[in-house]
Amino acid sequence: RLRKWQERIRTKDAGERNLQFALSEIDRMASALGVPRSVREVASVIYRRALKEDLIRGRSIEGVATSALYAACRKEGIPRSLEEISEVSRVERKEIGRTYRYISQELGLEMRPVDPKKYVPRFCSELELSEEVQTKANEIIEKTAEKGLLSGKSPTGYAAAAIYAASLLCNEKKTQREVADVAQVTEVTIRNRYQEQIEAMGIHG
Amino acid sequence: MTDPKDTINIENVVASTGIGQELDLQSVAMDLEGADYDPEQFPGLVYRTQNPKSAALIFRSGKIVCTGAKSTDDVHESLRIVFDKLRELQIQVNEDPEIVVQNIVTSADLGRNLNLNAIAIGLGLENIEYEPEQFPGLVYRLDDPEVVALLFGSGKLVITGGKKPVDAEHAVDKIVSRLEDLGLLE
DNA sequence: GCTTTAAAAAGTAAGAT
DNA sequence: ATCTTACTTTCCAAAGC
Repeated sequence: RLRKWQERIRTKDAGERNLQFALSEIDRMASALGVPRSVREVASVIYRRALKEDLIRGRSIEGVATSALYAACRKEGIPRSLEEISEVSRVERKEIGRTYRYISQELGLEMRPVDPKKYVPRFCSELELSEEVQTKANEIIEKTAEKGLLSGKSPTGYAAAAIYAASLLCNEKKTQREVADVAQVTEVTIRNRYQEQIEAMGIHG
Repeated sequence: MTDPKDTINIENVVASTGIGQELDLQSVAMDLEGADYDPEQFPGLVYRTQNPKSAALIFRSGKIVCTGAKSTDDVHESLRIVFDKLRELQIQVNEDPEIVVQNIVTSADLGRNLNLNAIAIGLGLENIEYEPEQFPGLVYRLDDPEVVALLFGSGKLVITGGKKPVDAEHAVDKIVSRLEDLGLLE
């Protein structure tokens, strides 16, 4: 009886330590990403819910913590790509994506697809592009998405192409390489999305 | 307007069966030309048929999995070839072992581009999985025929998980009517 | 959970030319 | 810049770790 009691305390302590570890990891990654405190709070809530629903069984604490943070960024409207998230996590991109889809489904997070426009301010700021370019890029995304061009396309590549096109239109040209680097997509992807977008916008080639 | 059902094409059929006899895969691997057997990597021996094209996974227990066939008839034909090959090696094979189709993968075309964002909302975010950063297709699980459909922006789709060819037809009908009800087709 | 097999869809990526 | 190859997702059975 005494042994059982000690065991309970031991597992409770272990669980407590695991939770502390997960929360400190979320904090560490959130700091590295430079996201606001609200995102960390949402991520902790998601992690605690996953813990309560016993979704961590068979998965790493680090993987669930990273996925919770990825989901929280999206929920708060300041998404980070899986590529960006994986750079501050020790879990590989593929695993983060899988775990995210699992907890998202199980917790019924009902996540909406990422709007490429959400990436525009941050990417443009890193590229030191003006407000005018941002507005133009948003306009391109808005109009081409309405025509159905967004279906199945990666939000980062889509935003990158629109920013590249907008930088040309506003005479603040950035090279495909520069835009590709901040968005972490290839130049080929920017080229492909760019061609479709300017065609749909009826702009010159 | 072509009926999307007429665009259905079976791309792959997976079936399982058994010869009712234990096998020494090491010796089968030696005698069967073209057999790939690496027990360290996978417990099954891989044997490929050419006409019809398929890959058979043969296990020590005598159970066999056949995959890659383009029709249920092809699965039977492929396995008939496998059975005969084993008989040539003096291995006893039951008269005509029961062949169970486990999965059928089908492709189809709705003939119209799809707005996956709108479909994700329309079908209900809780019922679908759409993560274009990870994969371009929208994943839609159906209850009625118990299958999984992958919908693409082009209007093409993949239906998998079905056990009978008609499952895909029913799935396409359901998807078409759901999208029509939502006003997301045409 | 993983390992292997096959197949389609479309997007993205890497390496070679 | 374009081509080829390859990887992402869905499904399923098999035996064993």
